[in-house]
Amino acid sequence: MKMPVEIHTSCQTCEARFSTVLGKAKKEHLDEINMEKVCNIYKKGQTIFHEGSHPFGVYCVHSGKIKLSHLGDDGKEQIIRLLKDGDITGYRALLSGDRYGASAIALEDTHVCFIPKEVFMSVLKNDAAMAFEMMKLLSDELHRAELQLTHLAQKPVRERLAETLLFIKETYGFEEDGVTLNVRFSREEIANLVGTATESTIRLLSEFKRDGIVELDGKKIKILKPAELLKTANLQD
Amino acid sequence: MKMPVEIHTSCQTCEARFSTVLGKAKKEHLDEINMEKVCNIYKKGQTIFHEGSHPFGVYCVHSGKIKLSHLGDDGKEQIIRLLKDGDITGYRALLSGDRYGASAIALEDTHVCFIPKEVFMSVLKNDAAMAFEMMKLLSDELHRAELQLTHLAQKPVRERLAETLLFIKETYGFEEDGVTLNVRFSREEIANLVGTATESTIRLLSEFKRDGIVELDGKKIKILKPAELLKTANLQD
DNA sequence: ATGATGCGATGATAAAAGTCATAGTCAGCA
DNA sequence: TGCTGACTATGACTTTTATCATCGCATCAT
Repeated sequence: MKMPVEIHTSCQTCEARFSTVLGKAKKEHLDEINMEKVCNIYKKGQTIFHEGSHPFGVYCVHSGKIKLSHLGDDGKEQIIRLLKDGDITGYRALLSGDRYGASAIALEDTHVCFIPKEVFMSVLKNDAAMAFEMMKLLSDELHRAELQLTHLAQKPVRERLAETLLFIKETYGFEEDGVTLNVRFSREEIANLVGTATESTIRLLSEFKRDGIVELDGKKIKILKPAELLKTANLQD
Repeated sequence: MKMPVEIHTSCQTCEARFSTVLGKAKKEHLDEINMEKVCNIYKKGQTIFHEGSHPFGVYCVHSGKIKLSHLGDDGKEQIIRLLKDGDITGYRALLSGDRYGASAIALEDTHVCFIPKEVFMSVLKNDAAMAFEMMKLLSDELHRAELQLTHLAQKPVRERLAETLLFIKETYGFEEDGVTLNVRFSREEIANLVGTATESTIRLLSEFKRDGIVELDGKKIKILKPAELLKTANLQD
């Protein structure tokens, strides 16, 4: 098994992009975290943590992209969250006192800092502002999940795919050209984000391409008509 | 518009069944909550709070049953949570600083205590144990939502209906006879819990009945073969 | 009683989505 | 150079699920 590369850059420069949660911590607590954390670089495709294993801390993304995915009962991947610079992950299982409910896998070479459980919990205990920020994060995630749940139950695949493309755009943004999604997903991964079969995703993407809404170039996806996509997604909220 | 009935029973007797979250509060904080809360009885069908409105506090269920439901973009109800004695609700929007993402509607005559925002937030701020319990609750809910999301994306309606029946059983339990679900849902509500069309739910329930798994008597549902139901739900986790 | 009304049930049909099979494309590599 | 394997694409077909229409059966207010 390939191991991540441990690196020794000082993370002081990281503070500028600290996650909302850690950003609320008092200076002293932040210093404590800085002292104790361990940073690593994971190559594309490497797993940061595995579904079903026990959490020993939380992970803060310094730079890179990560998918959180959960295996369905029949072994099919469902991607439940996407992480980007400044996001933290692993807190759900930690706070539930649970095992990980999903695996975290690097979508590209990703620099991640590990904060040991004891440090994180003690800071959380002594820093009400940070605790509130943590609750806000959890609440926001819960809200997102419940919205997605409704869409999954009620919307056709076509609308969900459009919504997913917009979601990817919101999360990772565009490249310098202002139209190409700044991430590479396989068609299967997009399908596992939408919650549909790979072939359906391919077919619908072809349709979007035919209608001039997107342009496809291998794994590069250009969004030519965001307004059309938004209309196709048929979102009210 | 019919208003809920305000009642003046002392809620000291309620402490025995206080929610996990409030149960963790220090004695003094609990007293403070007891002082400030306002209790009401909502008749079956009455709305405790409306999706889209602003939260002014949280609600604690003294006794009764509540559904939390969210309207999809095309106006179809999606039931996202079920509440029972001792549960609290309304915290998601409060902690996110959001409007309510769902409406809370009484499934039967329900006794609910309202805790004003300021009281709840101040207790939360000064009571780390309760804050942790709150985070645990949010994390558990998030986990549940993400599991459901995967099932919604990957499992056929038949399995989801079986799972939903088991979920109702877990939540509300049986009547004294040990087989009849202790709640009355319309077929449409079950469908909105499963995330499918009402007719599909009716058809599948008929099949379950034909196979001797359940017995139907109007809105009364008896689960005759829980093991069969579990097998039908095809759950791995 | 009576006629609404809502709900449950069921059949017929249509639409949506999944599955299976196959073929093309491309990058990496011996 | 040509092979290999992974990914994309597409057609044919099946299955699942939704939709539409109808009917029976309670309940309930008048």
